[in-house]
Amino acid sequence: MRAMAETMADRKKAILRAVTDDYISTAEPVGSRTIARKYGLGVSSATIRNEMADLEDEGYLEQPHVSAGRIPSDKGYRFYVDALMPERALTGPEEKTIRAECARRSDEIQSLIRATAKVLGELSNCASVVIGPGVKTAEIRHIQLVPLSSDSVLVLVVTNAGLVEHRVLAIDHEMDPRDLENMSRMLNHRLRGSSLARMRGRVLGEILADLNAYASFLEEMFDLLLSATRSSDQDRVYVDGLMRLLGQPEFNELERARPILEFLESDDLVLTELSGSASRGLGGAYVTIGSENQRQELRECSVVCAPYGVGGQVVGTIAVVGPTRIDYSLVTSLVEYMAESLSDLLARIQSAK
Amino acid sequence: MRAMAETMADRKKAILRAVTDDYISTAEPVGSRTIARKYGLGVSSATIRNEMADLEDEGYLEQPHVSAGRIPSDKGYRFYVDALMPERALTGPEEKTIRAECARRSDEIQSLIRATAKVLGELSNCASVVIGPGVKTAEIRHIQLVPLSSDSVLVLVVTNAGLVEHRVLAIDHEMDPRDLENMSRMLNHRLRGSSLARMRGRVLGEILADLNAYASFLEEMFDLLLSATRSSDQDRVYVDGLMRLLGQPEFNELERARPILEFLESDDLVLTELSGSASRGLGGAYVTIGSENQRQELRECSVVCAPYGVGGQVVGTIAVVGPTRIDYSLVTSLVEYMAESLSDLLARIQSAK
DNA sequence: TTTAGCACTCTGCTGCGCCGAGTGCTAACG
DNA sequence: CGTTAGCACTCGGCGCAGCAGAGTGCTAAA
Repeated sequence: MRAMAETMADRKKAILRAVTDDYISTAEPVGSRTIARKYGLGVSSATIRNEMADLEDEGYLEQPHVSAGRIPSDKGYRFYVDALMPERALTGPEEKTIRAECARRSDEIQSLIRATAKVLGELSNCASVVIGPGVKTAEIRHIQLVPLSSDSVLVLVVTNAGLVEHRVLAIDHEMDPRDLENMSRMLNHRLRGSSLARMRGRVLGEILADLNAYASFLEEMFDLLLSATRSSDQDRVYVDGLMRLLGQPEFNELERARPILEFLESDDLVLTELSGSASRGLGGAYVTIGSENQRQELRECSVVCAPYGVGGQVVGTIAVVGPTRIDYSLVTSLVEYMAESLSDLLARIQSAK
Repeated sequence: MRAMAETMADRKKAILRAVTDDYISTAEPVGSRTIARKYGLGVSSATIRNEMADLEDEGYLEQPHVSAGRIPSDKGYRFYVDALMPERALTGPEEKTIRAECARRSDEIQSLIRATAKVLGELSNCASVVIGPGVKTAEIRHIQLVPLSSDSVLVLVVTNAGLVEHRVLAIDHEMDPRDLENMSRMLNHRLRGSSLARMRGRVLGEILADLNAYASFLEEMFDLLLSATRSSDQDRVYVDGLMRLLGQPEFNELERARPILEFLESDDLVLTELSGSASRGLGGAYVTIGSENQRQELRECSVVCAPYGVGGQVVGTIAVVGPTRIDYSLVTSLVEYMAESLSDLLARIQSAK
């Protein structure tokens, strides 16, 4: 791909860039005359026609039908993203919107995530997805048992991403608050820096040995925590701006948009699809174009996603989903900026603890 | 309206019922011949034509155009709902789905709410909305301060609806865990049974007097709690099945569906619109038909909603939004049943504490 | 009061022809 | 040899006419 960036003639690149830019902003197939008129390349439309025919042969452009202009193919977009796309800095108002909206809500992580999804959707004019931090694999910063009443105890887990998870545990017989306090201290000592997922096994055995007076209570507690975290995974998904997709011309025919929207509405599918991106590491956005997507439903979409995290560790992902004609330049900057900003906010939340 | 139920001739009622039933299930304007054939009223289509003309004069039916069949007007639906609609018990599979899905998730209230919205949407084949319990006006069952680290304290509020709200409060100088324990006890004593909304004023003054060594800390804590609850209000809204609306024939033209979907996607609007229904008290569903809706966006929709709660107190609302052609009989039962079931689950959660 | 019959109306569909946009090809030009 | 002008060709979108079907309202008879 990169090699081609070197080998393709400059004029061809310019034409491919012009076609892509124009199509991104107008959603209309673009003809040779338009290119010659709007983008001063100093050559006539006939020349451009020839080049466009070449570009089509090479698979960068395609024609919806013979007497229409050209539109970029997935391969064309890929080349555009890798080699042609202009660097786009966010404008003042955009940055301001992000800052304002996120700062206002940063007191509580759920609100922050929700606000992030909303702002991202608004600014990109597409659907947005945010995967919030999970509790399963996150590093435990604090774990505590709080006596609620004579027959229930609140189990509290605070992770390094600032996520506070709680579960209420019914108990048979009243427990001394001091015992709970002791257990909390012990649990903290053993589990801080570890994760719930890694907890089973060695650590669990040690804890039970230390606190074997309360073994059955603890067993129950861990089961509750683990089962709860399993089921609450889809609660990590926040989707916003679905309707904006319907505003895009390519989705005017409902039947084209339907499968995509249904996919995005199903939290668990979205979660599994996007959680793969976590492995790619922090910093930078990843673009997946049309047919590059694994899932059938997304074959007519592009996805721009970026993981965010704390302490160099990925805890979640944000993403924008739009037609392949999406404004890659803008959306990439946007997603990168917001992932960074989210990481920053989490770091600040974390350091406050 | 009720009076009319008495005065309308039985045959006319039967015809109105037939037209409405048929239109609800087919979404096609229904003609006199159809009625005569499918619903054995023992009269010819001509007779039915006459009656239908009358019903149209009286405003219960309308004609999309002269050579089409009739469809119920909003007034017609209203009469149907008030006087004609068949009682519909939920089928075994339906009840089973509800139970299974809700029970599986009832360990944590957020999950429960989300699952409720999902199931409600699926079974009604419409969009569903669930307003979760809020923390502002709810009765406080437990309030506690948990020391997290040397410079932060976790404030925990458990309401009578089983909702657990938490906020992390940054502090200037370390506080003795025993002091926090004392404060927790005092706060519990003063606030249990009250609500955050009513907290300002008298109670607050007393507390500050009692604990005036920590006045500034407490002030800050209350501010945080109140501001947080204000901003987290829209986090109470769960919407599901938006896409199902697009499956309804009346919303095939995107432009008709758009404003509705956009309205439903905006959590705060939905919240204010539905929270009014809370005042109508527990038990039973409320139907709002087409033009009866205050909001312009919902003028082509019907909304079936029911509040749920604990201890006789309303804490939230569930609702189904669909075209005016919605299956009132099914949806009403569904909404009533689920509101009840939600109330039961909350009561169980509560009693466990 | 009900029914049969009939003329009438209106929508949705289909087929036709036209327009315009854009191409590919060819031939000429520098 | 690359570039350009000219031209024939293709094809989708649009408007229009005509047809079929569904359903009504009206009238007259039972």
